[in-house]
Amino acid sequence: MNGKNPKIQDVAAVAGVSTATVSRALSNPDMVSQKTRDLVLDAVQKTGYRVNRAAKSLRKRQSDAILALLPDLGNPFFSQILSGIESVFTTSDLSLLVSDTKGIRQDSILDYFMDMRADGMIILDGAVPRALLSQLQDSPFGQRIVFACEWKPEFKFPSVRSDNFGGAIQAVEHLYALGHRKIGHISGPRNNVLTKERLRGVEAAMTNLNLLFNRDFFIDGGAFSLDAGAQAARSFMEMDDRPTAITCGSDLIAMGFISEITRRGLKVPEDISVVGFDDIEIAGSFIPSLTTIRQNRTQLGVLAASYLLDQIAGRVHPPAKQVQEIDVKLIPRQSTAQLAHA
Amino acid sequence: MNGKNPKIQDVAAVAGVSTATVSRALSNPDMVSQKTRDLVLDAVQKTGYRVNRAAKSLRKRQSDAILALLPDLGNPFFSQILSGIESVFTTSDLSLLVSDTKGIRQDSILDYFMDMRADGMIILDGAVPRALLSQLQDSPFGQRIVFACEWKPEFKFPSVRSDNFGGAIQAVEHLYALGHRKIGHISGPRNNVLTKERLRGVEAAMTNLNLLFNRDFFIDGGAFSLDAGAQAARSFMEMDDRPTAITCGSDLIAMGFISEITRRGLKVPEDISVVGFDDIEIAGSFIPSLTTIRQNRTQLGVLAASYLLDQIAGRVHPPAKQVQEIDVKLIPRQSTAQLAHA
DNA sequence: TTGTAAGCGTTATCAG
DNA sequence: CTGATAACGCTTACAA
Repeated sequence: MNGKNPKIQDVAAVAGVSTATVSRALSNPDMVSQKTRDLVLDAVQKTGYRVNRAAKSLRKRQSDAILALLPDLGNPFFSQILSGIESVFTTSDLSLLVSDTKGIRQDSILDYFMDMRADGMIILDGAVPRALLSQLQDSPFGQRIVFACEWKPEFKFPSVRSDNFGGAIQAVEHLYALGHRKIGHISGPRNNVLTKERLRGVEAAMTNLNLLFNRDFFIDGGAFSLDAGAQAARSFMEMDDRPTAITCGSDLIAMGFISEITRRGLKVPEDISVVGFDDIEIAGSFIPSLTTIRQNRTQLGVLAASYLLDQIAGRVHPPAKQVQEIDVKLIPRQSTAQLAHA
Repeated sequence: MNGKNPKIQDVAAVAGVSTATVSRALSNPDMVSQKTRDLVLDAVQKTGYRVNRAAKSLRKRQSDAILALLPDLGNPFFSQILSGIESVFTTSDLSLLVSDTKGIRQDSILDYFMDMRADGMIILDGAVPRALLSQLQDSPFGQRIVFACEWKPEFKFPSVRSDNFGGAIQAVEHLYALGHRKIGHISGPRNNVLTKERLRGVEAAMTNLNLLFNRDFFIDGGAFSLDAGAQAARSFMEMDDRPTAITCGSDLIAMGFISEITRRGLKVPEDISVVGFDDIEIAGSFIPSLTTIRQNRTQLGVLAASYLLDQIAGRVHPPAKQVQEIDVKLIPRQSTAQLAHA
């Protein structure tokens, strides 16, 4: 406590053992005798010693830090995933670094590995450029990457994701059960895997149920945002023939949509039933409360983090488990209702 | 590219200079001649060299990483603040570590400094225990901490915050201008500085406007959450004499409140006007859209990060600037309306 | 089970 | 302006 941080030498001196022994007592307790261990732990207590991470990293050639790479840190959707990730890392004494792909030079992502800042990476952005991913995949760091939430079909990185396809099917079947036959969809960002999977699910369900397919009922939202929903609402209002129910690529789309058509005089669910996707926190308190597909985002984070830890530790998963899909479930609320017989 | 990361030695060899010169060329370009600099940069390019952060940290005794300490990573409220913080650090080549005070052992916060993981800290949690803060304040790391959003009145750490007091005043004055005289408030977590400041603002405004003070109109929400708002709504419904307008400690409280009273048959703003606080993204799309006090959360993050960087670099701010208060502004929307003359 | 000593890849000091 | 060299604080062969 004399101004400078105590180092391992100080502990060794106090305990009356060598620095090697202190190191062992702390990292591999069962390599030293009970007596020595107590001696060292006591000295650590007395001196207030903490292992210097930089020195440890340099020597062990590992940083004990993981990077979570988001498309946009400002997007609240990811906070619960991050929370899940962090809960795992904290218990493993790993630090969590975060960055987003906005603002960052794309090629600097590889630097996190090159300069030893991170031992691994959880990528939550499906829009990372192919070139960079090829580079990563071919590098020695290829085994230290896990995708979460989104993923890249053309690469073989392991990934943890929700059952987007199944969720979309549940949404359509729910509407079908309520008597709806004219069902539409507002999709998210173009070229986004989630958008594609959810769209595919909607189409599969409709085909299965022998519903007729009206291309006009499929609106390209272009994003997962409130604005996208509001924009879609405007297109919707101009349709001559409208669907009686609509599934959305996200809760934000659904809310933006409901908000805008309500402003224009339609009522949900009386005039149209709406299903969201995600079950963000506000969904249950929205007016009307939003029927939606719940994805367990915390679990998503937890699984991704655990998976990455396994990869790094060399505990390889069988190829069959390279893709982990988390079940989703429909939460029925007020935004969907039995189709009124006209 | 032969499997191992190139080190400074390799660059030196290629450039035909000493490692010291390479180091200088990269960190202090003007300490070397133009010619040498080009030589080195070229060699860096050729080898794909990146400075090893662990080695650099060990030698320089600084980590080039900052910790953002949140009360709860899963709370979407903080995502924009984080985004603001990150934007600053990225341009300064600093890494952003995140952690929350849930899950983490409180005393392990100091460890981030002790073990050289972080050079500084932005604390977004006003509930960090006094004991730990005293310890931090008295340590050599006391100058490397900035509070953002929340703060600790009894400590002298610099802080960046919204004008919570002023925001509450604006809310009350807005309602007053609409003709409301019976105004209530639903407060956030007990003992929270934001709760206190906002409450203080409401009271100050009401005093100023000579409004009568009905203690029953002040509901203790106990949290900033949707649930708190819903709970408050239940108390509200049981009042004999009700306020005609209510200000809330947060948007979530407001939405939870509106959602619940709507479910019970009241209408907003016809039966009661409601003002939120924060202007979270959904506020404008809520039904009714929420009149609220907008705080610029991105700016909050940016200022806090910049301030911390100044502190660390030894660019001390005058005491007068130890507390930076960011202006907030009322965004009028549909949840407030002219008081109907009964 | 423990100690000795080398080395992880930088930067900073000191000479030249 | 540049080079040689000594740290920075830890882990891990290798020896004992």
